[in-house]
Amino acid sequence: MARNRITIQDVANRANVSKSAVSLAYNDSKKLSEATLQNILRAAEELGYSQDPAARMLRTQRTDSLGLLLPQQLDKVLENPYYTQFLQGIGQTCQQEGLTLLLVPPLRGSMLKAIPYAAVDGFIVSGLEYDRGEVTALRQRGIPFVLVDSEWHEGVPSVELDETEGMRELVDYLLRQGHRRIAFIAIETDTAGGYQNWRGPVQRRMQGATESLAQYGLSPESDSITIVETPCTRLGGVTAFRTLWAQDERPTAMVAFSDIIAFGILDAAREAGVDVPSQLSVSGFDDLSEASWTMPSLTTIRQPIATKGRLAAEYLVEAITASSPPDTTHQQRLSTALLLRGSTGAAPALGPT
Amino acid sequence: MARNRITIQDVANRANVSKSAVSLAYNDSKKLSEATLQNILRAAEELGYSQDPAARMLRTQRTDSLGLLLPQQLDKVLENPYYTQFLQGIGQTCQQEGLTLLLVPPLRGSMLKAIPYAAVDGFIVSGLEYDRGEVTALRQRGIPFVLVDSEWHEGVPSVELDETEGMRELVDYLLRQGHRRIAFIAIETDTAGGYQNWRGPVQRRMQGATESLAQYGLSPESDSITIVETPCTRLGGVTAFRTLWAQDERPTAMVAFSDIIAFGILDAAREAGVDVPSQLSVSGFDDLSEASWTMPSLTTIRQPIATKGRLAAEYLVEAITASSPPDTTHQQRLSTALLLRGSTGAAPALGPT
DNA sequence: CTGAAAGCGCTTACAG
DNA sequence: CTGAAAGCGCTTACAG
Repeated sequence: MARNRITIQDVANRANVSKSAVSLAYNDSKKLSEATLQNILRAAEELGYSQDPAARMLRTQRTDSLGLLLPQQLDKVLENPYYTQFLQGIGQTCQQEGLTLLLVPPLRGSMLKAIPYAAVDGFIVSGLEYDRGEVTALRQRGIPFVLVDSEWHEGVPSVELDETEGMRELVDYLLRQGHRRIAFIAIETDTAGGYQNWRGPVQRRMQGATESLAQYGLSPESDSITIVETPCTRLGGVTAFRTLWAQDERPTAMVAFSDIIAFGILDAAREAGVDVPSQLSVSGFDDLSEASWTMPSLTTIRQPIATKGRLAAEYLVEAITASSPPDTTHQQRLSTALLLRGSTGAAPALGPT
Repeated sequence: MARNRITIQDVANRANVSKSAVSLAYNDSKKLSEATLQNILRAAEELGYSQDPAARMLRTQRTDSLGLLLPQQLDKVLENPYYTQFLQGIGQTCQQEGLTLLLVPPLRGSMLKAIPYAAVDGFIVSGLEYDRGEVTALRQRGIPFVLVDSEWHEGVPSVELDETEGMRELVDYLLRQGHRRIAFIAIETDTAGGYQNWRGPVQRRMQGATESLAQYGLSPESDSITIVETPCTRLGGVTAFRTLWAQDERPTAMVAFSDIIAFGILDAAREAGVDVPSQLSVSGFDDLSEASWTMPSLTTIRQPIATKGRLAAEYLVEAITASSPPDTTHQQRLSTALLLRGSTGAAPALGPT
């Protein structure tokens, strides 16, 4: 298993041709006579020659692979089925274009540090909630990139979601159902200073909620409204439920910013003997497939996860292929849809409206 | 977004130092005086310099990434939650070692073609049921690799599973429960000529079944035993159920070679109004987390999926780091466990034994 | 149809 | 502590 030391030169020598001819045999064999080609291939075979991808990349300035820059460790990220679907979408494009996909988790805890080392033609940046220099580093890297589920940046390509609108619809519905004590369970980011300092998806989701609350004379600051942050995992949902249920004023509705969190809330509610939705309404965000099987099934805001991945990758491919920078920044916006299912209903004290 | 043309030479010029000094600044900054270092970093910053990963790889003969060679398109592969868990396991090791993970699906339909192009330090090869030259190509590539869920090869490192044993236990149990009309629903490979020509995991699983059947004077050739092949998807399970249920002699037990297939069988059985397990026993293989939530919960053979990924990656890292080829071929064998749950029971005609 | 030459951008001994 | 030189292995014009 020792490193292969056979180079194109060795093959050329053995076949009595130039290095160029050997290169042609692999990259543009039509330009060679059949005899020469066979001769070269035989020599390569006998020697056990294999091209060096790094040398090829350096020379061609092409890696034929896309990078997915991730906000967390690989195993953490994959705990959320969200990423499986997202990867599927990216995978469709990669397949079509014959590209490989490099998964790039933070290096020594930092997304920033991972950026210079990845041999890719472009990056899909996922979950960059809060820019700490990553965008600058990406620009400096000099290859195209697309932001997904990230803070919005002027002039930076991205795939966006109509999440504000989706959240507004959901909260509208809950308010109409008589809910006033509402808890928002947001995805934990390491922003300090509470929800006013949020950015990216959580900010936009809270924004929708805020707009909706305002119509009923409420705000995130109101006594009846609670905001908590929790890790984006099932366990995060369990924890959040327990915290909230231990309060004096229990909420009648819990609005989770992610399905996986909502699943955890459902688990913890069942364990605590709390009936959903008669005692507590619970909603999620994403519409993972599991959301329709839970007991009760989960009210949620659907987003086209795989499509998001596919579009991000398609844009990247476009930008990589383009000879010059596109004159117009690509900022796609995808719509969401409110799905009312079994986990939400009228607020306990009021009965159905 | 034009390609970055600033090289280490430009930075060196601007900082009035040699290229070596600039390289040192990034790779071994202790060897530089504080003043020089700052000087270089400032110049790099001003110029917007970014290292070229390909050049670095070529020079160092290191990519710091692992390749996962996949048997199918990325989006197909990720349809099976099996791979999510497997990736998590690999991810743990990558994280620990500061490695990235390159997903390498077949190139133009061929695993073989993808092998020479991936810039990786080693390959984890998944689901190479039937070798068509891949092993030779991998050897030729001159970098370490580990086979997982693949045909066994003399002298080739692999992570194996005690699947024969697991299957034997399962079929024993079914036979004791009075089942005689048993259908085996295998994962489709493109081997011609029926089960005798199978290799790799399906062969080993069928082997266990065969051994067990023999004790009751049965064999895969017996009239009461059916073998079908189906794609390893939920839909594959649905199709298999329908085919089998349309036969004159319906089986009383369906033994799927994968949980995801078993889920499809359960779906189709419910749809057909067939009660599991009173009319039909169904079993899977894998123990995906969903297996304990299905209705009824699924009897299956547990395998340590994430562990398999982690070990494969660990071995690879070892082999990459080792100065010389390991004197002993690494062929790990992991055990399986039969989990009896709600989807299996006594054969209909006989009642409980 | 084939070959000689240049160069992709970096790191690593080596010399000072 | 710093610099000049060599070379990693390939592809791409260019000339013939």
